[in-house]
Amino acid sequence: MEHRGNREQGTLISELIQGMELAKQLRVHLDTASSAESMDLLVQKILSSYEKALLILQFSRPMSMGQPQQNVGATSGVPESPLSINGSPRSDDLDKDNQDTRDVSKKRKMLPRWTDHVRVTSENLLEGTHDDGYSWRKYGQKDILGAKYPRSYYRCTYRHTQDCWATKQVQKSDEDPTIFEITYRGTHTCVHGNQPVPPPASPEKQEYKLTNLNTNNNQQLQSQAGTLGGRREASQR
DNA sequence: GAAATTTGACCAAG
DNA sequence: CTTGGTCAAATTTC
Repeated sequence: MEHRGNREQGTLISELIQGMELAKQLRVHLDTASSAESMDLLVQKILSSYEKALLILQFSRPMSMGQPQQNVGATSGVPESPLSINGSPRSDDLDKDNQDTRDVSKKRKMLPRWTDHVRVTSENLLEGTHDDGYSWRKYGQKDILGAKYPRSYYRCTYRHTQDCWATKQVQKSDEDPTIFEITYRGTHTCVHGNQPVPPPASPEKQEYKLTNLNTNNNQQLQSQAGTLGGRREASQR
């Protein structure tokens, strides 16, 4: 019964250790006079690690949970961050060399690392609060055991074009169809002038975005009513 | 006609 | 053997 608990525990420990290491690095950065950007990035990674750890704790709960998202561990008020992804969802690999080098022997591979995990409510989707700034192409959908709704798999549209191997998974929450769980995997490398830096962006982009969102809303609603809430993006023709 | 989604099948890891 | 992830062909939409 606790088989899977073992494995998840390993992952959990790894995540916690990683968080600690990152925190150490951050301290060094604090001592030194580093740029605020790198420190911010570190903070983001740390938060991501702990968030994931908490999620694992939540998930590996036997069946005594009446409500997810309740008081998980005895941790202090760790921001579970129900929604809203302040900051940038983008997580570039640090200067550290990533040992993510996958082999080229087997056909299929990997069980890589998760880059980020966020929850998005339908409100966010409708509002357009959630926007990676990237274009995703759906390449699969699978029913997950224990989950009521299937999980959708997306990959960057520019995988072949710009070698962007970033992928993301979107799944509807079991009991809360209004919440979408989005898991990012891999690293973004696309550069087609659509970087996640909207604030002081040119007015052109804003206009484009608004129009796109409007069109998207309609289609998204249709998609949701039809089958699962899929995502539709990209508009290049 | 091109690009993206859909759906089923295949493959790998636990 | 089961579950999860990706590919590939068919289909759809603009």
